[in-house]
Amino acid sequence: MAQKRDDTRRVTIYDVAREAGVVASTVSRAFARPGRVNAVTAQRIRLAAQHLGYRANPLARALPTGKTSIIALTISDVSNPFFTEIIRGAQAAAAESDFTMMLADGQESELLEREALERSIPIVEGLILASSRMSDAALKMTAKQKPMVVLNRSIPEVPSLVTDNLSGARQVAGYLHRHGHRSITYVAGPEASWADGARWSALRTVAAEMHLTTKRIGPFPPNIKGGQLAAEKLTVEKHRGHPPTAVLAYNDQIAIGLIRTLIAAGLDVPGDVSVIGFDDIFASRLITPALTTVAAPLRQMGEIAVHNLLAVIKGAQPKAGKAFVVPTHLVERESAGPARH
Amino acid sequence: MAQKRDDTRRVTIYDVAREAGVVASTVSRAFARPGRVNAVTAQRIRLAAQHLGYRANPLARALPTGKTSIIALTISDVSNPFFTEIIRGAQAAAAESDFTMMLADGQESELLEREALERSIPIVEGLILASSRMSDAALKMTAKQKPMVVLNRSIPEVPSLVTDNLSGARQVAGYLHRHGHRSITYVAGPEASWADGARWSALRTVAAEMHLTTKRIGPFPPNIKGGQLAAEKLTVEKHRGHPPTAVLAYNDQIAIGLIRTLIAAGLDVPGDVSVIGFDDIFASRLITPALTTVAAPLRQMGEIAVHNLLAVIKGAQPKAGKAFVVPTHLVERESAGPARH
DNA sequence: TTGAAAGCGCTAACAA
DNA sequence: TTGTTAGCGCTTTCAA
Repeated sequence: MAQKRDDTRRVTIYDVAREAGVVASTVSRAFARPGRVNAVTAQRIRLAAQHLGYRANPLARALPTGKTSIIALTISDVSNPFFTEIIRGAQAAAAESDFTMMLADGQESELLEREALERSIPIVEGLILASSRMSDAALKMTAKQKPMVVLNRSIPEVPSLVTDNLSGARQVAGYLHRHGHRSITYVAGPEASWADGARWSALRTVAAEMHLTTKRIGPFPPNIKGGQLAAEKLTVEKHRGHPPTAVLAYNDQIAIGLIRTLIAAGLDVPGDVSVIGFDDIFASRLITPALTTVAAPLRQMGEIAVHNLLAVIKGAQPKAGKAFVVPTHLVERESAGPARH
Repeated sequence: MAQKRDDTRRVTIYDVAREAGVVASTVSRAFARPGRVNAVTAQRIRLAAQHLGYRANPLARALPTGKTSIIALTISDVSNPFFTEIIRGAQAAAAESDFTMMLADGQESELLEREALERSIPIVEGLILASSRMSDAALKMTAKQKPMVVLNRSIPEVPSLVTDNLSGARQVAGYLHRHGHRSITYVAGPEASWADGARWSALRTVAAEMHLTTKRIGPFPPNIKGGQLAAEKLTVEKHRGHPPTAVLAYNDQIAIGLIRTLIAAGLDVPGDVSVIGFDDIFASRLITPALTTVAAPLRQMGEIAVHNLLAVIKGAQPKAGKAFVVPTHLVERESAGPARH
């Protein structure tokens, strides 16, 4: 038999029923389907509940129905500021619909991400995976278990939300082209990142349109350290006679690490090399020179993801097929400018 | 009656029981108390479970026992990098004990924090509140509902974990004193922050010992913007003839905002004013001049918090009384130096 | 509109 | 060591 609950026993539906002079199922009904119970009885029940301080036990409710009112948001790395606005948007949207959001951190590891996911799957009603490091196949599998939407990833079979990398790249290339650059070096992020592939191929596409040449180095970890590594690689290449005049980094963190290391090595940014990032994280404004970068409405992405997810949880047909794309725009600050000649 | 589960019905304990030729309770026992079941039966059950792909339903388990294997970590602001290492330490420690961690963000709002808390309380076995903005009274109340430990806060009735602000302040004051400063201005953080009070009073205590004078301005929001505001206030004060030569900020974010604004206003850091922060967030290394700051083993704090919490969940007597204090040390970088005269 | 009753999947007394 | 049984708190069909 069940062991006793802690000191202060919870007040149950039965207590309310007794107090209101009805039977338990009526109380349940009064909350779930207010229309199907006499108005005055309903009122009596509500009063009794309030009087006793009744709070439904979500666990007990979840057992027969499967409805836990919890969704999970998995991100690839809590320390990446890229996610903070997404988290907030998602949390706000979830709370608005009386859903609790569990946040799980994958720490840039596919294994950890998968483990965190496994642990949360049985208790959530739906999943949002932001910048997942898992494979498409794995993602498709888990999408079969629970309603799910992915962010920064496009998978035909599951509702996807991505930023407009193509437009972002076009703006970058356009800007650089106008400023006299004729070649752009892309500093790649993690191979497991869908966005990395998307950004690189977007850059190549638009560069071709504008008759710019491209180069790619990487992959590098998507953090300051990665930028540092990239800068070292770049300075070596430079000595071999291939100094890039413009680089586009996978994300702002890499761009920041890059800039700092380049400057420490005696180069001028943007004088010697223009550096542009992706994401517009807060720190972009902080470094010197301030970072020119491609921004997206992250908070909204979080909100939209939750709205879409809740819709399918509530029975809507998941909108698979093409990903929903949110617009991007280039924030021009100081780290990019005219090409040296 | 319960409605049908999704397409693929879960495999239950009953399926395993049938397959293994035993009764359900035996299966349950085989997992919960392996010692209390015949070795070969246990083996047979394990095989059957594996064969059928049985996974216990945590919700169902939780209903009779109250054991959800979930703990909650509430932080005052996801965007504050101060928490990232705490989060990781906590998550790692939780996963190690097969617990899932729910992260809830309070967004620097007592209301939001409390709401997030309310939502998670019924489904978790324990709570960790990091830098809570709630009142001591409210905290004591919720501590009665579930096992709980607080971080960056000291409450006699609940297990508390704090950094050694006194030692940190002493190192700061000592450093500044050695470099010829005779007065320190403290730039305060949020009033709801316990650490703010602790840091300010620590500073006053040690300053008195060393015959330094102190001033305090604030409160300011604990972010870059707050630092900017503080700098504006400071520059005004300066014109009134009270230019501080040394300031200690509530946290690194304020310190960073401060430095940037001071420099933008034409002052030299540390030439005109030395600035020191608290926490040693990652960005401290990024700005110019690199920030001198008081560091603490944050990741460990997260781990210790979880260990302590799990201990009391498992029945240990909560160690109330004095807070457990983790050591701090001053990381000397470039933002502080000799006093101007 | 309400009540009776069965059941969600699991646990834990109690007997055997 | 194993089986029997009741029950965690809620939902939902079925009757009344």
